[in-house]
Amino acid sequence: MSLYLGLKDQLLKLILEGKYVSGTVLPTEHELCDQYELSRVTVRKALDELKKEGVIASAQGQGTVVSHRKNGFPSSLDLIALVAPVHNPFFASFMEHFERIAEENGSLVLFKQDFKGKTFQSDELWANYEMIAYQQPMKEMAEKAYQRLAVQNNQGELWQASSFVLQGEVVSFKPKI
Amino acid sequence: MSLYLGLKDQLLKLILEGKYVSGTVLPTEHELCDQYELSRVTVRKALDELKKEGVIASAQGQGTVVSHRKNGFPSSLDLIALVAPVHNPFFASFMEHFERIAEENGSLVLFKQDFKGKTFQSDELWANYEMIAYQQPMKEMAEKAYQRLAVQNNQGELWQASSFVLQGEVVSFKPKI
DNA sequence: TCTAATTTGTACGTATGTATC
DNA sequence: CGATACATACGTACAAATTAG
Repeated sequence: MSLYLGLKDQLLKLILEGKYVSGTVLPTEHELCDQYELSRVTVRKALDELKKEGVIASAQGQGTVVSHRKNGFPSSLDLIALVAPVHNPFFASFMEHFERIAEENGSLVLFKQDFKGKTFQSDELWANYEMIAYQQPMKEMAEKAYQRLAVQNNQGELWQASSFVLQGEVVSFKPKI
Repeated sequence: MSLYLGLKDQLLKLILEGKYVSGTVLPTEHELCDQYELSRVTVRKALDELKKEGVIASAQGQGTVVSHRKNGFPSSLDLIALVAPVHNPFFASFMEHFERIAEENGSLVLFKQDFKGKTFQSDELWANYEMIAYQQPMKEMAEKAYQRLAVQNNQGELWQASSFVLQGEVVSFKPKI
Protein backbone atom coordinates (compact mmCIF):
# COMPACT_ATOMS: atom_id res chain seq x y z
CA MET A 1 0.00 0.00 0.00
CA SER A 2 1.17 3.51 -0.70
CA LEU A 3 2.50 5.66 2.11
CA TYR A 4 -0.25 8.24 1.94
CA LEU A 5 -2.98 5.60 2.04
CA GLY A 6 -1.22 4.04 5.00
CA LEU A 7 -1.25 7.30 6.89
CA LYS A 8 -4.82 7.95 5.85
CA ASP A 9 -5.93 4.62 7.27
CA GLN A 10 -3.98 5.17 10.49
CA LEU A 11 -5.60 8.55 11.06
CA LEU A 12 -8.98 7.17 10.09
CA LYS A 13 -8.51 4.37 12.60
CA LEU A 14 -7.74 6.86 15.35
CA ILE A 15 -10.85 8.79 14.46
CA LEU A 16 -13.12 5.74 14.27
CA GLU A 17 -11.70 4.47 17.57
CA GLY A 18 -12.59 7.75 19.18
CA LYS A 19 -9.02 8.87 19.86
CA TYR A 20 -9.78 11.96 17.82
CA VAL A 21 -13.37 12.93 18.43
CA SER A 22 -15.22 15.47 16.31
CA GLY A 23 -13.84 18.91 16.92
CA THR A 24 -10.39 17.72 17.90
CA VAL A 25 -7.57 19.69 16.35
CA LEU A 26 -5.21 17.30 14.61
CA PRO A 27 -1.43 17.64 14.92
CA THR A 28 -0.02 20.13 12.43
CA GLU A 29 1.24 18.90 9.10
CA HIS A 30 4.82 19.37 10.25
CA GLU A 31 4.17 17.36 13.39
CA LEU A 32 2.67 14.55 11.33
CA CYS A 33 5.75 14.67 9.10
CA ASP A 34 7.95 14.13 12.14
CA GLN A 35 5.74 11.53 13.78
CA TYR A 36 5.41 9.33 10.72
CA GLU A 37 8.68 10.31 9.03
CA LEU A 38 7.00 11.37 5.83
CA SER A 39 7.37 14.40 3.59
CA ARG A 40 4.80 17.16 3.80
CA VAL A 41 3.58 16.34 0.30
CA THR A 42 2.70 12.83 1.39
CA VAL A 43 1.08 13.97 4.63
CA ARG A 44 -1.02 16.51 2.74
CA LYS A 45 -2.07 13.86 0.23
CA ALA A 46 -3.35 11.70 3.10
CA LEU A 47 -5.19 14.66 4.63
CA ASP A 48 -6.64 15.52 1.22
CA GLU A 49 -8.18 12.07 1.02
CA LEU A 50 -9.80 12.50 4.40
CA LYS A 51 -11.05 15.95 3.46
CA LYS A 52 -12.49 14.55 0.25
CA GLU A 53 -14.51 12.08 2.31
CA GLY A 54 -15.62 14.70 4.77
CA VAL A 55 -13.85 13.22 7.77
CA ILE A 56 -11.73 16.28 8.46
CA ALA A 57 -11.69 19.93 7.50
CA SER A 58 -8.92 22.50 7.44
CA ALA A 59 -8.38 26.23 7.09
CA GLN A 60 -5.37 28.35 6.37
CA GLY A 61 -3.66 29.67 9.45
CA GLN A 62 -5.93 27.72 11.77
CA GLY A 63 -5.30 24.03 11.50
CA THR A 64 -7.04 20.78 10.73
CA VAL A 65 -9.93 19.47 12.77
CA VAL A 66 -11.95 16.29 12.82
CA SER A 67 -15.44 16.79 11.47
CA HIS A 68 -16.52 13.18 11.69
CA ARG A 69 -20.04 12.98 13.03
CA LYS A 70 -20.78 10.11 15.35
CA ASN A 71 -24.11 9.14 16.79
CA GLY A 72 -25.98 9.50 13.55
CA PHE A 73 -29.18 7.66 12.92
CA PRO A 74 -30.09 5.21 10.18
CA SER A 75 -31.65 6.51 7.03
CA SER A 76 -34.83 5.19 5.63
CA LEU A 77 -33.77 5.96 2.09
CA ASP A 78 -32.35 3.26 -0.07
CA LEU A 79 -28.91 4.05 -1.30
CA ILE A 80 -27.89 2.37 -4.51
CA ALA A 81 -24.39 2.42 -5.86
CA LEU A 82 -24.05 1.85 -9.54
CA VAL A 83 -20.71 1.41 -11.22
CA ALA A 84 -20.10 1.36 -14.93
CA PRO A 85 -17.05 1.39 -17.15
CA VAL A 86 -16.38 4.64 -18.91
CA HIS A 87 -17.16 3.33 -22.37
CA ASN A 88 -20.27 1.25 -22.42
CA PRO A 89 -23.26 2.43 -24.42
CA PHE A 90 -25.46 -0.43 -23.28
CA PHE A 91 -24.84 0.30 -19.64
CA ALA A 92 -25.43 3.99 -20.14
CA SER A 93 -28.94 3.39 -21.44
CA PHE A 94 -29.64 0.75 -18.84
CA MET A 95 -28.55 3.16 -16.18
CA GLU A 96 -30.85 5.93 -17.29
CA HIS A 97 -33.77 3.55 -17.26
CA PHE A 98 -32.76 2.17 -13.88
CA GLU A 99 -32.31 5.60 -12.35
CA ARG A 100 -35.82 6.59 -13.33
CA ILE A 101 -37.32 3.46 -11.79
CA ALA A 102 -35.30 3.86 -8.63
CA GLU A 103 -36.36 7.44 -8.17
CA GLU A 104 -39.98 6.52 -8.59
CA ASN A 105 -39.45 4.17 -5.68
CA GLY A 106 -37.85 6.78 -3.48
CA SER A 107 -34.31 5.55 -3.77
CA LEU A 108 -31.21 7.52 -4.43
CA VAL A 109 -28.87 6.33 -7.15
CA LEU A 110 -25.25 7.30 -6.91
CA PHE A 111 -23.48 6.83 -10.17
CA LYS A 112 -19.80 6.50 -10.64
CA GLN A 113 -18.03 5.95 -13.89
CA ASP A 114 -14.72 4.23 -13.56
CA PHE A 115 -12.07 2.22 -15.29
CA LYS A 116 -11.88 -1.47 -14.60
CA GLY A 117 -9.56 -3.24 -12.23
CA LYS A 118 -8.48 -0.87 -9.51
CA THR A 119 -7.18 -2.09 -6.18
CA PHE A 120 -9.01 -2.04 -2.89
CA GLN A 121 -8.12 1.11 -1.04
CA SER A 122 -9.30 1.00 2.53
CA ASP A 123 -9.93 -2.54 3.73
CA GLU A 124 -10.46 -1.45 7.28
CA LEU A 125 -13.34 0.87 6.60
CA TRP A 126 -14.92 -1.43 4.11
CA ALA A 127 -14.68 -4.25 6.66
CA ASN A 128 -17.45 -2.49 8.54
CA TYR A 129 -19.80 -3.83 5.95
CA GLU A 130 -21.00 -7.38 5.80
CA MET A 131 -21.72 -8.54 2.30
CA ILE A 132 -24.72 -10.70 1.68
CA ALA A 133 -24.50 -13.05 -1.26
CA TYR A 134 -20.88 -12.17 -1.53
CA GLN A 135 -19.12 -13.22 -4.67
CA GLN A 136 -15.45 -13.03 -5.42
CA PRO A 137 -15.44 -10.37 -8.13
CA MET A 138 -17.79 -8.31 -6.01
CA LYS A 139 -15.10 -7.10 -3.67
CA GLU A 140 -13.19 -5.48 -6.50
CA MET A 141 -16.30 -4.00 -8.00
CA ALA A 142 -17.62 -2.86 -4.67
CA GLU A 143 -14.44 -0.96 -4.01
CA LYS A 144 -15.20 1.32 -6.88
CA ALA A 145 -18.32 2.44 -5.17
CA TYR A 146 -16.56 2.73 -1.84
CA GLN A 147 -15.82 6.41 -2.08
CA ARG A 148 -19.37 7.49 -2.77
CA LEU A 149 -20.72 5.19 -0.09
CA ALA A 150 -18.16 6.44 2.38
CA VAL A 151 -19.08 10.00 1.62
CA GLN A 152 -22.65 9.29 2.42
CA ASN A 153 -21.56 7.27 5.41
CA ASN A 154 -19.66 10.22 6.73
CA GLN A 155 -22.67 12.47 6.49
CA GLY A 156 -23.31 11.17 9.94
CA GLU A 157 -22.01 7.60 9.82
CA LEU A 158 -25.53 6.60 9.12
CA TRP A 159 -26.45 5.70 5.60
CA GLN A 160 -27.60 2.12 5.43
CA ALA A 161 -27.00 1.11 1.89
CA SER A 162 -29.61 -1.55 1.53
CA SER A 163 -28.93 -2.72 -1.96
CA PHE A 164 -26.04 -2.77 -4.29
CA VAL A 165 -26.60 -2.92 -7.98
CA LEU A 166 -23.97 -3.84 -10.45
CA GLN A 167 -24.29 -4.72 -14.07
CA GLY A 168 -27.85 -5.78 -13.68
CA GLU A 169 -27.11 -8.00 -10.70
CA VAL A 170 -28.41 -7.01 -7.31
CA VAL A 171 -26.36 -7.80 -4.25
CA SER A 172 -27.51 -6.72 -0.85
CA PHE A 173 -25.32 -5.72 2.00
CA LYS A 174 -25.78 -4.13 5.36
CA PRO A 175 -23.60 -2.25 7.82
CA LYS A 176 -22.16 -4.24 10.71
CA ILE A 177 -22.30 -1.24 12.97
CA MET B 1 -7.32 32.85 -8.61
CA SER B 2 -4.79 30.09 -8.23
CA LEU B 3 -3.26 28.47 -11.27
CA TYR B 4 -4.75 25.05 -10.70
CA LEU B 5 -8.26 26.46 -10.23
CA GLY B 6 -7.77 28.47 -13.40
CA LEU B 7 -6.88 25.36 -15.36
CA LYS B 8 -9.71 23.45 -13.74
CA ASP B 9 -12.23 26.07 -14.82
CA GLN B 10 -10.81 26.18 -18.35
CA LEU B 11 -11.11 22.42 -18.73
CA LEU B 12 -14.53 22.45 -17.13
CA LYS B 13 -15.60 25.13 -19.58
CA LEU B 14 -14.43 23.02 -22.53
CA ILE B 15 -16.39 20.07 -21.16
CA LEU B 16 -19.56 22.06 -20.48
CA GLU B 17 -19.33 23.64 -23.91
CA GLY B 18 -19.18 20.21 -25.48
CA LYS B 19 -15.65 20.52 -26.81
CA TYR B 20 -14.80 17.46 -24.78
CA VAL B 21 -17.82 15.18 -24.77
CA SER B 22 -18.17 12.21 -22.46
CA GLY B 23 -15.73 9.49 -23.42
CA THR B 24 -13.20 11.87 -24.94
CA VAL B 25 -9.63 11.16 -23.96
CA LEU B 26 -8.06 14.34 -22.59
CA PRO B 27 -4.55 15.43 -23.57
CA THR B 28 -1.90 13.75 -21.45
CA GLU B 29 -0.63 15.46 -18.34
CA HIS B 30 2.60 16.35 -20.13
CA GLU B 31 0.70 17.86 -23.04
CA LEU B 32 -1.37 19.95 -20.64
CA CYS B 33 1.87 21.08 -18.99
CA ASP B 34 3.15 22.30 -22.34
CA GLN B 35 -0.15 23.83 -23.50
CA TYR B 36 -0.75 25.86 -20.37
CA GLU B 37 2.89 26.26 -19.32
CA LEU B 38 2.34 24.75 -15.90
CA SER B 39 4.22 22.18 -13.88
CA ARG B 40 2.92 18.65 -13.73
CA VAL B 41 2.09 19.03 -10.04
CA THR B 42 -0.24 21.91 -10.84
CA VAL B 43 -1.84 20.13 -13.78
CA ARG B 44 -2.45 17.06 -11.64
CA LYS B 45 -3.96 19.22 -8.90
CA ALA B 46 -6.45 20.61 -11.41
CA LEU B 47 -7.27 17.14 -12.69
CA ASP B 48 -7.67 15.92 -9.11
CA GLU B 49 -10.34 18.55 -8.53
CA LEU B 50 -12.26 17.41 -11.58
CA LYS B 51 -11.92 13.77 -10.54
CA LYS B 52 -13.19 14.64 -7.08
CA GLU B 53 -16.31 16.09 -8.66
CA GLY B 54 -16.76 13.14 -10.98
CA VAL B 55 -16.24 15.09 -14.18
CA ILE B 56 -13.28 13.04 -15.37
CA ALA B 57 -11.71 9.69 -14.57
CA SER B 58 -8.22 8.39 -15.07
CA ALA B 59 -6.27 5.15 -14.99
CA GLN B 60 -2.61 4.33 -14.87
CA GLY B 61 -1.09 3.63 -18.23
CA GLN B 62 -4.27 4.51 -20.09
CA GLY B 63 -5.08 8.16 -19.81
CA THR B 64 -7.72 10.56 -18.62
CA VAL B 65 -11.22 10.60 -20.04
CA VAL B 66 -14.26 12.77 -19.62
CA SER B 67 -17.01 11.04 -17.68
CA HIS B 68 -19.40 13.94 -17.60
CA ARG B 69 -22.90 12.69 -18.26
CA LYS B 70 -25.12 14.95 -20.26
CA ASN B 71 -28.76 14.49 -21.05
CA GLY B 72 -29.75 13.46 -17.59
CA PHE B 73 -33.23 13.90 -16.29
CA PRO B 74 -34.46 15.88 -13.30
CA SER B 75 -34.79 14.15 -9.99
CA SER B 76 -37.93 14.21 -7.98
CA LEU B 77 -35.98 14.10 -4.75
CA ASP B 78 -35.33 17.25 -2.82
CA LEU B 79 -31.70 17.90 -2.28
CA ILE B 80 -30.85 19.95 0.76
CA ALA B 81 -27.42 21.28 1.49
CA LEU B 82 -26.67 22.10 5.04
CA VAL B 83 -23.52 23.85 6.12
CA ALA B 84 -22.36 24.33 9.70
CA PRO B 85 -19.22 25.62 11.33
CA VAL B 86 -17.03 22.99 12.91
CA HIS B 87 -17.64 24.09 16.47
CA ASN B 88 -21.28 24.75 17.10
CA PRO B 89 -23.19 22.57 19.55
CA PHE B 90 -26.49 24.29 18.89
CA PHE B 91 -26.29 23.72 15.17
CA ALA B 92 -25.28 20.12 15.66
CA SER B 93 -28.44 19.34 17.57
CA PHE B 94 -30.56 21.40 15.21
CA MET B 95 -29.09 19.49 12.32
CA GLU B 96 -29.91 16.08 13.75
CA HIS B 97 -33.47 17.13 14.30
CA PHE B 98 -33.70 18.65 10.85
CA GLU B 99 -32.21 15.62 9.15
CA ARG B 100 -34.81 13.37 10.71
CA ILE B 101 -37.66 15.58 9.58
CA ALA B 102 -36.23 15.88 6.09
CA GLU B 103 -35.88 12.13 5.70
CA GLU B 104 -39.44 11.58 6.80
CA ASN B 105 -40.40 13.84 3.92
CA GLY B 106 -38.31 11.98 1.39
CA SER B 107 -35.54 14.53 1.11
CA LEU B 108 -31.86 13.94 1.13
CA VAL B 109 -29.72 16.06 3.41
CA LEU B 110 -26.13 16.57 2.49
CA PHE B 111 -24.14 17.79 5.39
CA LYS B 112 -20.82 19.52 5.25
CA GLN B 113 -18.90 20.86 8.18
CA ASP B 114 -16.64 23.71 7.35
CA PHE B 115 -14.72 26.66 8.65
CA LYS B 116 -16.12 30.09 8.07
CA GLY B 117 -15.15 32.55 5.41
CA LYS B 118 -13.76 30.69 2.42
CA THR B 119 -13.62 32.28 -1.01
CA PHE B 120 -15.79 31.39 -3.93
CA GLN B 121 -14.08 28.80 -6.06
CA SER B 122 -15.81 28.34 -9.33
CA ASP B 123 -17.97 31.28 -10.26
CA GLU B 124 -18.56 30.02 -13.73
CA LEU B 125 -20.19 26.76 -12.74
CA TRP B 126 -22.11 28.33 -9.92
CA ALA B 127 -23.40 30.96 -12.34
CA ASN B 128 -25.51 28.22 -13.84
CA TYR B 129 -27.74 28.57 -10.84
CA GLU B 130 -30.20 31.34 -10.33
CA MET B 131 -30.78 32.16 -6.71
CA ILE B 132 -34.25 32.99 -5.58
CA ALA B 133 -34.53 35.23 -2.56
CA TYR B 134 -30.88 35.90 -2.91
CA GLN B 135 -29.23 37.67 -0.03
CA GLN B 136 -25.71 38.94 0.15
CA PRO B 137 -24.28 36.58 2.75
CA MET B 138 -25.92 33.70 0.91
CA LYS B 139 -23.38 33.63 -1.86
CA GLU B 140 -20.56 33.02 0.55
CA MET B 141 -22.50 30.42 2.44
CA ALA B 142 -23.77 28.76 -0.70
CA GLU B 143 -20.25 28.34 -1.94
CA LYS B 144 -19.48 26.04 0.91
CA ALA B 145 -22.13 23.67 -0.30
CA TYR B 146 -21.02 24.00 -3.90
CA GLN B 147 -18.89 20.90 -3.97
CA ARG B 148 -21.54 18.55 -2.68
CA LEU B 149 -24.14 20.03 -4.97
CA ALA B 150 -21.79 19.76 -7.90
CA VAL B 151 -21.14 16.13 -7.12
CA GLN B 152 -24.79 15.43 -7.24
CA ASN B 153 -25.12 17.56 -10.30
CA ASN B 154 -22.51 15.45 -12.01
CA GLN B 155 -24.38 12.25 -11.32
CA GLY B 156 -25.97 13.06 -14.63
CA GLU B 157 -26.11 16.87 -14.65
CA LEU B 158 -29.52 16.47 -13.30
CA TRP B 159 -30.09 17.12 -9.65
CA GLN B 160 -32.48 19.98 -9.21
CA ALA B 161 -31.80 21.22 -5.75
CA SER B 162 -35.16 22.66 -4.95
CA SER B 163 -34.47 24.05 -1.55
CA PHE B 164 -31.47 25.31 0.27
CA VAL B 165 -31.46 25.38 4.01
CA LEU B 166 -29.00 27.35 6.04
CA GLN B 167 -29.04 28.21 9.69
CA GLY B 168 -32.74 27.73 9.93
CA GLU B 169 -33.45 29.92 6.93
CA VAL B 170 -34.80 28.35 3.77
CA VAL B 171 -33.75 29.78 0.44
CA SER B 172 -34.90 28.24 -2.78
CA PHE B 173 -32.97 28.14 -5.98
CA LYS B 174 -33.25 26.39 -9.30
CA PRO B 175 -30.85 25.52 -12.11
CA LYS B 176 -30.81 27.82 -15.12
CA ILE B 177 -30.07 24.95 -17.47
C1' DT C 1 -2.28 48.53 15.97
C1' DC C 2 1.53 46.41 14.32
C1' DT C 3 4.87 42.41 14.27
C1' DA C 4 6.29 37.95 14.36
C1' DA C 5 5.32 33.22 14.60
C1' DT C 6 2.38 29.55 13.21
C1' DT C 7 -0.16 26.87 9.93
C1' DT C 8 -2.21 25.68 5.76
C1' DG C 9 -2.20 26.72 0.58
C1' DT C 10 0.12 26.99 -3.86
C1' DA C 11 3.84 25.90 -7.02
C1' DC C 12 8.09 24.18 -9.07
C1' DG C 13 11.64 20.59 -10.00
C1' DT C 14 12.98 15.94 -9.83
C1' DA C 15 13.00 10.97 -9.43
C1' DT C 16 11.10 6.53 -9.37
C1' DG C 17 7.24 3.14 -9.51
C1' DT C 18 3.63 0.77 -12.07
C1' DA C 19 0.17 -0.33 -15.42
C1' DT C 20 -0.97 -0.33 -20.21
C1' DC C 21 -0.17 -0.41 -25.02
C1' DC D 1 10.82 -5.35 -24.51
C1' DG D 2 10.37 -0.46 -25.06
C1' DA D 3 7.51 3.51 -25.00
C1' DT D 4 3.85 5.86 -22.93
C1' DA D 5 1.03 7.69 -19.20
C1' DC D 6 -0.58 8.07 -14.76
C1' DA D 7 0.81 7.34 -9.52
C1' DT D 8 3.71 8.08 -5.70
C1' DA D 9 7.23 10.56 -3.17
C1' DC D 10 10.87 13.78 -1.71
C1' DG D 11 12.77 18.47 -1.24
C1' DT D 12 12.21 23.33 -1.55
C1' DA D 13 10.28 27.94 -1.63
C1' DC D 14 7.05 31.38 -1.10
C1' DA D 15 2.11 33.06 -0.39
C1' DA D 16 -1.84 33.82 2.47
C1' DA D 17 -4.59 33.60 6.60
C1' DT D 18 -4.78 33.38 11.41
C1' DT D 19 -3.20 33.87 15.96
C1' DA D 20 -0.24 35.39 19.78
C1' DG D 21 2.31 38.95 21.74
